[in-house]
Amino acid sequence: MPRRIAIVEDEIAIRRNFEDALRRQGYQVSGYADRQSALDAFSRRLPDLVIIDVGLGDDVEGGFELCRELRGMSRVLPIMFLTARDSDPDVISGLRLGADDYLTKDISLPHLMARIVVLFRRVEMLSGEQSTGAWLERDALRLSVERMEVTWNGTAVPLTVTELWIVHSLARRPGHVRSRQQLMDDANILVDDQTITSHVKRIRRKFKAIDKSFDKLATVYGAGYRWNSSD
Amino acid sequence: MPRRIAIVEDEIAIRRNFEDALRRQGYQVSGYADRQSALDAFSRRLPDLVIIDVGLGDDVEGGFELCRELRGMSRVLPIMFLTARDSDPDVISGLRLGADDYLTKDISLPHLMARIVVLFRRVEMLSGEQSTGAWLERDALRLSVERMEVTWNGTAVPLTVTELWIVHSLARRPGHVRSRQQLMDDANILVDDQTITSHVKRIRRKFKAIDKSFDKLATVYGAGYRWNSSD
DNA sequence: GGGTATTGCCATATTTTTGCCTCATTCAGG
DNA sequence: CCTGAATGAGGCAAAAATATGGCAATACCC
Repeated sequence: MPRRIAIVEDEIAIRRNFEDALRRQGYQVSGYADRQSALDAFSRRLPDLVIIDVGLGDDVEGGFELCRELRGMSRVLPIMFLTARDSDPDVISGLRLGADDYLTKDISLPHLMARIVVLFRRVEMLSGEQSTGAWLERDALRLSVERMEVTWNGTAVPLTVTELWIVHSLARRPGHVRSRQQLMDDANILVDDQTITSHVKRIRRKFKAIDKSFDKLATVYGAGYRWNSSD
Repeated sequence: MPRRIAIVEDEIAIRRNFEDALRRQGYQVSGYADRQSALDAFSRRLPDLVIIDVGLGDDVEGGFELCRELRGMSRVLPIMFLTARDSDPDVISGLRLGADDYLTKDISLPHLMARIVVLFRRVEMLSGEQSTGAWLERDALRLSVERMEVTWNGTAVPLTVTELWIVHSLARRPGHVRSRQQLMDDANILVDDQTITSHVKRIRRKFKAIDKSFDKLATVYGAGYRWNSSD
């Protein structure tokens, strides 16, 4: 899913400028001209990053106020400030208030991108929200790579790492056939085709030990394996 | 425990300048004049933040090389670059390489402090230690990083710093598997995988000395360790 | 400076997992 | 319904990962 960036800036020219630049980089951008409309939008769903003009609205410190409010909504939401000059003394107050970085309005696109990438990178790494973080659920199957845990109808299936990757590879694409080669790639191993057959054998045995009638992991003669799923 | 900051800069005047400034702010600072001595020092224990001069040594890009090496050691270690001018085009390459921020050599102390505080704040927040002062409670475990105290069913467990960080890293995310590498990052050490195994061994021994049936710290074969918790 | 605690890692024992061999079955197509 | 190819079952030894006991090197503390 693309990262969603919100920019709150009342000078329409500048805002458009940033919006366009960021969109061209593949981000999903939404702009707001004032504090209130931004808050309204955020109350429903927070973006992944907010860029705020310090001197928002009439108030010289309108941006700070918004920053404070956003910090109240989320302590981890990345916030960047936009200031006229780098040396702006407000910058420090902004950072202390909870912002993560500040940009000057004339920042070059490469610089802007670099800073955004850095911020996202850190958020990702530290929050550990790898793409594998969520639970994969199919029928009675529930699988989490992060927790290295698989359950069938609620009872745990004691799969090994390799087995888990194979199940994951199959179950994430219900109905699609995965060749033995593809399964090797997903499990990050390089072995004989026959070995994959062995792994599947063990996987089935483990599932059947729990559910005698387990039949989700189907063989597609001459092609590979497939996860049969109704949902 | 005070944050430990390392600064790698060959111009002694500038280095002293930063060292003094940071020390006055209560940080534990250590300076290095060249890449090698910094690496030697870091090989055992990583600081909490590294500030690197881009133009380190004769090589114009000496700092980048060091950054790359450090990133290899730890993917989360905060790194800041020091450049002559803000507009330095190298800045971007630096950020892409894994740095988190860059400073100009003539940065004012308040600005410097603000940036450092911001970086530390984010690391702290995202790494979940809402405030290391808080007590982490899971099952019969009660742990405080700040107070360096751990109890199991009320009786104190005499863990060492490293051991405590490992337990903290695991217990914070019950059910989630942490790889040995991740544990190293959390404990801020750079060692052999085997050494993590050793630490776990000692941790278990200490817990079992108190509770013969202790089994919360489970090993996940091929993946790492996990804190099994009911709550 | 001497004693103690901590830490990293080695060698060795254990435990788990994995790869693949053999033989029985099944399958697609004549 | 026969046949070569593909797949399943059982089994096993090799490989990989982990547990343990030790020990030397540091770091730490009076």
